[in-house]
Amino acid sequence: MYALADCNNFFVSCERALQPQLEGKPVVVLSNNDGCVVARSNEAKAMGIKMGTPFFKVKDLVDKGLLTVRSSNYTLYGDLSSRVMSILSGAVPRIEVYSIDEAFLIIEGMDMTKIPGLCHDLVFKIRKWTGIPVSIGIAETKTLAKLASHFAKKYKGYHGVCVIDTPEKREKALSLTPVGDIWGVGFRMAPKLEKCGILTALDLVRRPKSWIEKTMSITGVRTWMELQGIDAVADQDRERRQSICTSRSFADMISDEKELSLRVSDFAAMCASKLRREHSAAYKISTFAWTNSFRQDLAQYYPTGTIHLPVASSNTPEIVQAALRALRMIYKPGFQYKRAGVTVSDIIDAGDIQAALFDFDQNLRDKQDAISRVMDSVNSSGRQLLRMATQRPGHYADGIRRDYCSGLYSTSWTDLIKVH
DNA sequence: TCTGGGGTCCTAGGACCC
DNA sequence: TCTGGGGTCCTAGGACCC
Repeated sequence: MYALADCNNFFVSCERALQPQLEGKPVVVLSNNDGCVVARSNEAKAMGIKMGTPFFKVKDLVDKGLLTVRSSNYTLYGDLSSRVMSILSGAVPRIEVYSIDEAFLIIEGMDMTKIPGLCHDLVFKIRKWTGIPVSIGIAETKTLAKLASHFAKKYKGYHGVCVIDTPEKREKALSLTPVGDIWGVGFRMAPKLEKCGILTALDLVRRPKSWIEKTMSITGVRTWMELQGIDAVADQDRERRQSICTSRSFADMISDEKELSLRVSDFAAMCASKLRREHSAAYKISTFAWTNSFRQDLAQYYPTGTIHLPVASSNTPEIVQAALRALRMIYKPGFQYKRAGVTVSDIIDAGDIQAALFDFDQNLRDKQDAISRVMDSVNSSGRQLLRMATQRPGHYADGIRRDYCSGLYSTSWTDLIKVH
């Protein structure tokens, strides 16, 4: 059995945790640059505001006082997330953090009769200690636990905890779940299935395996098995991530290679610093620069350039240099770039770095590693006091619009500097 | 005017090998 | 003009998740 703990409307709940006057009101939280809606309170959902709606489409509701809006404050959300996760960790042998607001509780070996009670306690405790409302779904597989958590959220009578533990309950739950709401069935597959007469999860389960495999491939078969109570989704919890990406959309479009280089240097430096924080190193450095896909009147171009390092690295000078080389490979003048980023992959543990046979730069690399360590200690306050000359002056987050940011209640003075 | 950011996995097809 | 068969590995792109 698995239990999935899922925070309700997480970003909105974080804002409310420290601004209780927002309780019961329609609230939305916006993405970076105040671009679009990424979290909605139940009241905002009831008003028909959809996930991903561009902010300008709901701005008049804000101006009329019908909707409250907040810029996203990831430092706050990360902080509250780790508090929630630590409470969950304390209650069961192991948890698998799935996202900033969700974790699977691995409860095998525990007394099953005590699990629902334990989960009710957790819901109460997390609400009381952090202010965050949580729903928990319990079932035989991860996909069914997801389903159960939806019910826990949707129906007040469950008081935040829903258990699917008999074939009858499972069939009932499947019959009440639209096929598009299944974990693993996305916005492309759902209409395809509906056209074949598959409207609910129960319809899907009743199709033969061969049909599922032909139509939805191996991932579909896994979902199909999971819905029947057979474990098929692999543990996603691994030692280290396989890739790390830092990217941003720009407030304005950028054509100039110099200006683009400044941003790409920032992204690369962030990736290098994330790698070091996780004691990792990467072989592959990719830079991408995209034009604005919403502007069909402009020429479009979505290139990625990749550099392979002979020796895995996590040092800022080397990774910035590689990212800039990758940018030079792909950059073409005459395009208006709206978004760019750097991805590092082929990641290994920093302790497992192997020298390359024809590598004559080891001395240089040692020096760059030393420089990076100095950068980390000087920059640990959160301010980018030491940076490469190819990076932008000022703070990394400069130029990101956050017109509706709430106070920095839970975080230190250094975060204040970061934002202001 | 204004449309996020960070991940995972799978598959098809190309490059390359003998 | 005619042009095998069987592998592996890598990459780009698509689908999915939050």
